[in-house]
Amino acid sequence: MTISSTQKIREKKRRFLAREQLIIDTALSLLIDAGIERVTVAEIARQAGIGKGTVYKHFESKSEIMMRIMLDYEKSTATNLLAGIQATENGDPGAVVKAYFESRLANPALDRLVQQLEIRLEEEPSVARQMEELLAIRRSSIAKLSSMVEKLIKRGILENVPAHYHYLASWALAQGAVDVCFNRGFVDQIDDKEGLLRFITNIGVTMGNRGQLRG
Amino acid sequence: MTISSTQKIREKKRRFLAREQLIIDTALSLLIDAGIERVTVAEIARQAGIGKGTVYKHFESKSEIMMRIMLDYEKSTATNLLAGIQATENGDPGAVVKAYFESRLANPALDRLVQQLEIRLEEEPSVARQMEELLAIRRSSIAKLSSMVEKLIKRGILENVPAHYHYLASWALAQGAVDVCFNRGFVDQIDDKEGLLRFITNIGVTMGNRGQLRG
Amino acid sequence: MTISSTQKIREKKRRFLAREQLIIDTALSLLIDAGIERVTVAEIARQAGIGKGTVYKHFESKSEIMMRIMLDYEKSTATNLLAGIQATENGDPGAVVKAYFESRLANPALDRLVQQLEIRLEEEPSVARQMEELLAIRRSSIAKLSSMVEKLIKRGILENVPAHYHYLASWALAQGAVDVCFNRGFVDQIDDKEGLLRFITNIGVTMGNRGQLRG
Amino acid sequence: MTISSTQKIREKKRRFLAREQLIIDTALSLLIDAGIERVTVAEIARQAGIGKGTVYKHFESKSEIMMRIMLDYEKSTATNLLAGIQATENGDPGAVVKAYFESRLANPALDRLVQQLEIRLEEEPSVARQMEELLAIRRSSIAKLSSMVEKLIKRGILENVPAHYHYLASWALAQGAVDVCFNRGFVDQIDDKEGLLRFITNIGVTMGNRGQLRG
DNA sequence: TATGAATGAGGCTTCATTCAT
DNA sequence: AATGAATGAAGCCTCATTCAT
Repeated sequence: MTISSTQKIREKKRRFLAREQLIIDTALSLLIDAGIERVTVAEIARQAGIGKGTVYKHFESKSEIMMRIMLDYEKSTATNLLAGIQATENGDPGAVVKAYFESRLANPALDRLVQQLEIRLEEEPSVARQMEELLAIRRSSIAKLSSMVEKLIKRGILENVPAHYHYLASWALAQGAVDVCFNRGFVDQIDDKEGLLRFITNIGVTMGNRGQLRG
Repeated sequence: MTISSTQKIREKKRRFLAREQLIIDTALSLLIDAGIERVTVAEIARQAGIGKGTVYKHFESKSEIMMRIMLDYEKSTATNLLAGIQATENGDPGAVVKAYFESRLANPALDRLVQQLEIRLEEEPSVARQMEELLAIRRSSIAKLSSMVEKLIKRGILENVPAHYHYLASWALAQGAVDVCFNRGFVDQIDDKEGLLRFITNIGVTMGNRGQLRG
Repeated sequence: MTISSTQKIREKKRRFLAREQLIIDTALSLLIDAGIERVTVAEIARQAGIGKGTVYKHFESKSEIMMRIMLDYEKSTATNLLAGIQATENGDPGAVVKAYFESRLANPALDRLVQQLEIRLEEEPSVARQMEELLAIRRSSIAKLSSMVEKLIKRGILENVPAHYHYLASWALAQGAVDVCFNRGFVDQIDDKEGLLRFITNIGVTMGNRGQLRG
Repeated sequence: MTISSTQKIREKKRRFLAREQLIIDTALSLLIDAGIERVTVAEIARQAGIGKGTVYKHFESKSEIMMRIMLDYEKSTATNLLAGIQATENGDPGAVVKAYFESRLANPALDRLVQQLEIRLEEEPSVARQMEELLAIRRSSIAKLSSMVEKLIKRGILENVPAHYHYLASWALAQGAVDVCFNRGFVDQIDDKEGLLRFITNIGVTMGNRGQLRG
């Protein structure tokens, strides 16, 4: 019976984790659809078809759920970035930026939500530890980016300015591109979002390249 | 006696308006420092040194205070943009973008706050009318930008893509530049914010110019 | 100049009293139209075209304004009742009841308002004194009614039951008749209010007469 | 285990409903004792020994609690009325009126409270639906009364006037009778309330009967 | 273990009344 | 004398979190 007991425990764990993911997915969906202010724990539980108390078996607080969404997203972005860095080092100088933009613009609603969550949770003491973890991931990506950018500068591909100028400019443009997708006053005149985002991505790829700036 | 009476009334009005400004300034300061969620009407009143009820003599609701901040900012941005358009039409093609970036990056904390407020008030029915007013201002600016961009395209200065590609890209970059200033994980490594913002502004000025994009 | 000074003072008093009446009339009109809960002192002042502070020069409190309306109404009702008693003693046994009903049903909206005000102010300590005055008027009327009813009983016109049975029954019917005029669920089916009120008034005149009750 | 689980759920439901009733009863008691204006949700909760938030698990708003009291009362009155109509159709012409009066005068304080609540909630949009339900009950009762009254008119028992004259007169007298019980200035002189109410009820039974009115 | 009823701190807003001008 | 800006107590309601079952 040891085997079956082990199996039971595994099954239990599996179901526990599945439930956790269900909570996250439900929360994510609600947060995107209704906006951060309008989502309550009660509603998450209701939509997920579980009890409110159960939510608190998985997460210490509402903030932790949101933090988890951020963390998952940051990890995924970091992974995509890493792949881009790899591609760049394999010869295509624009690959990182492209990968980065595509990663962030693949699901602008999610990206924007995470932007908002970050502001919301910035000062939340209850998730300070996880926020630190998130920042560690970001710092690690940044370190890799930095060294990559420095190589490109040495190879004469990028302008010779501090490395962070380059990747922060990219970050900024991507961040803003996401916002463009949702700004009232813009959305109604954008009939060709794909084209716009391609245009912006191209700018991202080109900007900071040697010979581009006249300032 | 008529004179003194008139003077008294004027003095009263002046003080009333001064108090209104005091409320706005106090609210603004708190919103920037503490974050939208953490600011209450009670706290605004306390910081302004007035009673809670007094706030409601000047504004119908908390949302209206925030809306007012947005509106003031939008108007100021529109004015700066207009001046930039004028300068561009007087011969300097990069003037608009430069003016726009300088306007938005002059007080990034305020710009970022307004970004957040817009998201927060987007669906608030109680300020729908003022939001419409704000969008009208924005639309008017956009119309002027559009015609200006089209001229620059005709003159061969800008890439021949839909006009809104150009100004939305600028908007996006400015938006993102503001965020860069506050993103935890970035701020600590930016020792030379001025340089960075100049770099980004230059990108803004250059991007979309003919011969810049390789896509 | 003594004369002119006296005249001035009189003129002032006259205007002061006129203003007081204006406040009462405005309040009355608002109370009837909007309902007791929805009338504020600010609105009374605004409608009357005077300052809020001025209202408080005439009345100690909002309750006092309402009390004054009640008192005025009670006095008017008492006067009408007295005339009716007189008429009854002059030979028409039904005159009191008729006068009473006509008095109360002449302006049902006002009567109903006063009913509501009485409930509202019943326990209000700030107008306890005036309430006492009102009750004194009522008691005085009751005393006269009592003696009149007793005469009618002796003359064999009314049933020989305690005098207050008679006049309280009348009071009740009048009170209810007023309510009928406003009850949702009734009003829409009353196309002939005059006829209904005449019918009820007739009941009032007849009820308690000898030979009417079978119980 | 299924049984005990089912039992547990039932027990829970029972207690939930019991608490709901507790809230209603507490509210009712406070409303009668202190008057509508002086009852707050906080006080209801305190008196019921529960938290403020709990009240809102059972009712959407304070108005809904009051509406519920009204609805319960209207239903009970309608039931009593129906029984009276039945009795009248079984041969006793005065049975309806008697049943109706007894129903309303059984607990005058409650009846009066409901009168007040109706005025208060008349224009409250948040309970408009329930108010409609209440009026539907009332209309249904009225329809039955109408047809009954018409029969009695045909049988020559009641005066040949529009049917609603009869039942509205009854309603009015009952309404007023309730008010008599509480009117300051009357209550102190009523030592024999039972007798008075019997007297008034008799009037109700007799009034409108053929040969009673002289106009 | 899962549940959801219960909680109460805390937010927004109203309005009678005061008082400096 | 008249004004209306200022006040703050008091009310309603929300919702993250707890805990008994």
